[in-house]
Amino acid sequence: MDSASWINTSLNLNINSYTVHQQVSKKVESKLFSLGMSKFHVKEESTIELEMELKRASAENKKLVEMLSVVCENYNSLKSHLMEYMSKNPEKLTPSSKKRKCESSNKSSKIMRINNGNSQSSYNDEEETIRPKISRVYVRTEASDTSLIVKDGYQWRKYGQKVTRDNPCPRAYFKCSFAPICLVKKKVQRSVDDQSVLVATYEGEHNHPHPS
DNA sequence: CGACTTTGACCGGCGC
DNA sequence: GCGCCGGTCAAAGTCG
Ligand SMILES: [Zn+2]
Repeated sequence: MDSASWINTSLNLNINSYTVHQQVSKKVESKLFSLGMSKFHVKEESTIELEMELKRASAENKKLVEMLSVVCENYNSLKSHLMEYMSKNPEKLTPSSKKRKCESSNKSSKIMRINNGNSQSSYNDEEETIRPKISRVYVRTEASDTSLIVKDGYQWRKYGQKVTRDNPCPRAYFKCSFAPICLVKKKVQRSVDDQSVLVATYEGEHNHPHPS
């Protein structure tokens, strides 16, 4: 019933945070496991309903993941264009908002900034503290592309690669080649549940123009 | 020769 | 204290 509102809520959830998808799916998975254990003892009608629900949820999840990756691609290309444009126009072009908060960078990267997974305004004050501006970017690549490389226009020097606990794919560590003038770092790793999606985590902001 | 990658060593934080 | 785990270093190798 009223599947539209259901779709809307899940959409909002996923747009708020990509990691919600993983957590929710894991929770649903574990719950279905626990329910599945008891299904042989109780009724089988409810299990069929649950399976259908799971099927629907899985299809919805997949669809949302694809939509999200499309949105991320659009965002990435748009951001690249914006960076290029800003590097060609070295003016700071801060219109009038000299007040703190709502600065220019916030507007350009609000969508994909997922650093603090806070749901529903944990604390009234938007803690714009000394956190080093971590942002995540999701890039869809070919499955045959085995090298963890995200072409974002900047030049990087790889300084490490590790296998992590809950992901068979290794994680690559990069520093900006302008180091130590520029201290930006990034980590690249394939997504756990969709290996055609690379997850790049950026830390810091470049203090030099876009070398493209 | 210089810049970059590879890859095991090393280190610090955290939980037991 | 010990071991696990994520992150970094740096020596050796590779490429142009
Ligand atoms: Zn940089």
